[in-house]
Amino acid sequence: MSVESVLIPFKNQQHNHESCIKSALADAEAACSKAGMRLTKIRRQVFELVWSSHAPVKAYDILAQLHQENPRAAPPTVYRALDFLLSVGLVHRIESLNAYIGCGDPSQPHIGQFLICEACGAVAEMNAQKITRLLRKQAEQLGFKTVNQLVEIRGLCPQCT
Amino acid sequence: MSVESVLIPFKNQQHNHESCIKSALADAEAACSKAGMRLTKIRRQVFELVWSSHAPVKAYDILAQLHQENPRAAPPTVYRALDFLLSVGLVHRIESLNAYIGCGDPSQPHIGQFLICEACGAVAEMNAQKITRLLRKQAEQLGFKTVNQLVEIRGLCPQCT
DNA sequence: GAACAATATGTTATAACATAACGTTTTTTG
DNA sequence: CAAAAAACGTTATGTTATAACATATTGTTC
Ligand SMILES: [Zn+2]
Ligand SMILES: [Zn+2]
Ligand SMILES: [Zn+2]
Ligand SMILES: [Zn+2]
Repeated sequence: MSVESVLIPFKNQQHNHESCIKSALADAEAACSKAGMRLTKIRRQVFELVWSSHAPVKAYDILAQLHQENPRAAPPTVYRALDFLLSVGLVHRIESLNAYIGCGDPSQPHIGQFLICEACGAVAEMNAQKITRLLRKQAEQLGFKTVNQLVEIRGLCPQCT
Repeated sequence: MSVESVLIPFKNQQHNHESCIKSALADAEAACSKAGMRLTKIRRQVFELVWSSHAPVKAYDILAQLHQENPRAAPPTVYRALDFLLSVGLVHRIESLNAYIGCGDPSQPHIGQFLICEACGAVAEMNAQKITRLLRKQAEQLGFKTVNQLVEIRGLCPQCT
């Protein structure tokens, strides 16, 4: 697997996560600006909360955090912001967890393949063309035209093995 | 892809679905008997409702149907039956739809890879070792130990293309 | 900068999906 | 049959997500 296909590797606990967040925010500004979309205060807050760790975050947990700064926030507040971030490709939804995680490379919209640690909750993101192509090819052999793909792999990350 | 890896192909509308159900029921009896588990009346009813088509079925839809024969059914009635059927490997859960579908080959427990038609809702099931192995291998290269895999491919089935 | 349109957010309510907890019935086993 | 285990009934509640409509903010045109 080429290194390019790893969008977010598993990080050690000591890594400087502030710099992850800072870099993600810069990417988000760039992506929104490029798309002519507005990264409003609420959207930015939700984005930062999604990026608060490398584990997926749940909508109602985001809401609880958001309440600290914005007592008027309600479920639609969060879901609208998440829908926006999803549409711009800044976050991904982990279907098997009903949770959301920051995208490792919003510069190129993609679907992503996720490795989910069942012990610590950490998630790594890949975008391996080899997988994408094989899935598409296998589907084709059944006469199926692929629109998009969902790949979520559960197991144990390097730290937890 | 070997034909063996296709557990449920896309069927045409004219196929005899009664025979699908009949065959699935026979498989279910066999699987339960082999596992020393009981396919009770409720479990069988839920199983038949899951098999009512080749599209995934939602828990509360099952509940509504079940009510016709069993007015006392409540959400736990359905979820218990589904949990049982999942544990025995008779049905699969489609995570991206919060819905359930009959397994194409309960004789060998497996996870399955699903092709979901966005037009008609039909689902085909594969169990392609090639995919399973590639995903495992790619994960391994990130130091990740795979426990299980979720693959759901969205697109258009042969009839809807 | 006033008028208007478009976008974003507030607000209330409810829909949709799932489980906890505990009591009763049915089945199995000794 | 008695005891234990499994399945089911029942009530309540937890969790996830959206509908519908009001208000506020931002961008555009004149
Ligand atoms: Zn980090
Ligand atoms: Zn881990
Ligand atoms: Zn059929
Ligand atoms: Zn179709």
